[in-house]
Amino acid sequence: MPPEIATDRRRERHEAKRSTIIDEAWKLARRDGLGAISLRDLAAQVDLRQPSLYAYFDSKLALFDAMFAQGNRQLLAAATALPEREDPVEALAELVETIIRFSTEDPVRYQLLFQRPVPGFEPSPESYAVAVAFYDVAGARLAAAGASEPEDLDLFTAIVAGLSDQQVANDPGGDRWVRLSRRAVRMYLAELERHPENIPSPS
Amino acid sequence: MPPEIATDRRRERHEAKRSTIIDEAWKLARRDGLGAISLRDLAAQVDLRQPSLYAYFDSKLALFDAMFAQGNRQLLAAATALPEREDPVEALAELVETIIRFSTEDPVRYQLLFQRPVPGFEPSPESYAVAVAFYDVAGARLAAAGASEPEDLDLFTAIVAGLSDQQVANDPGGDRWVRLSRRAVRMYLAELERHPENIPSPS
DNA sequence: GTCTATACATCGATAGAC
DNA sequence: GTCTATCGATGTATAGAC
Repeated sequence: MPPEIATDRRRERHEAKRSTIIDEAWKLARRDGLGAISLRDLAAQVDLRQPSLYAYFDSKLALFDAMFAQGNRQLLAAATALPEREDPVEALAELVETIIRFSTEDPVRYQLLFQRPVPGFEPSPESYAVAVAFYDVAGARLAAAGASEPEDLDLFTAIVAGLSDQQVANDPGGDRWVRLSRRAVRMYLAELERHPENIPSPS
Repeated sequence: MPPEIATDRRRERHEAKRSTIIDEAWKLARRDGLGAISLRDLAAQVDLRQPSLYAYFDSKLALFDAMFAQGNRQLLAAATALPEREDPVEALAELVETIIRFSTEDPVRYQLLFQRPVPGFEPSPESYAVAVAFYDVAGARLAAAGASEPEDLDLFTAIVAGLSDQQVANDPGGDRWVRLSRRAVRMYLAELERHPENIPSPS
């Protein structure tokens, strides 16, 4: 048996365990809050002693970074999974609804991705790149709907952030602000039409 | 000297010291973050030993509650200090700008008032009443501008929250989203006009 | 009201044996 | 890779003297 196979198997097991650690960390975060995760509790959940976690993560912040990257990959996946739409308005509305649902279906994940509530945590360049990839996808749909000025984009991000924020903070598990996403998109697009320089010509 | 005067003086000194403790707590929070306030540090800032703080606050959460109430009083004061406006649109735009400026001029205060980042902290009924008083003032200006349906109010709070949130999170100290407040209000009011049931008749 | 002293808990991280 | 043991720090809160 060539040694690299055993090595591969070992690495595979390592990655698998690392993955379950991250999963359990999310569970703890949902139960107690992000800041309340303790490495002792986490180790107990995966049948390890607390110091053994350092075989998988260099520090607690490295664990948060892995969670941050995973969350952003999920968001990117949700955005790229959206069907192509002829109508850019419909496409945009769909995107907004997706983002708000993504935010509300896991408020703790929303917190980690968008509110940076962990003191001292800064995403690594690798993790940040995933977040950037998502913004590219969103930016493309926005541009197709006629938003191109930086101010247009800023206004859009504010609307989406506001809907998500209110939904998560004031009606968790409900849809009080989710229901407003289409109306908000219509409102936004109507505003863009008042600055018509960049409206794409109809196909 | 009647005893009640000495008692009054003592209570006065007590309240004064309590007030400076709260001020120093804000300074620490701005320096290290809300969650990072330690009673040891705080006591040192006001020339006390840590246990002596318990002569002024029953617990750390009681301190946060006092800060929460103070912040809401400031917000209420800022809102009620606004001049009366004939034009409800202008009045609303002014209110929005005030709220966003209030949020951005002290991100930590914004965090405590609107994002509840302190685990276990729930405002006392007294503190919460101050927050409600502010919402009443804001609601009056909103109604004057034609928003009366619950969905109208929800959409408005989302817009204001989004602008504040983005400003605080992505351009602290700047005005990238503050500058959008008038445009956002125009956008919002234009949307209201598409549901014209509740537009107030012009005087 | 303020102090010293301390209880008591929890935390992240490291050392070193196996 | 996992363990035991422990370090060093920090945190809130209380007891009791003055």
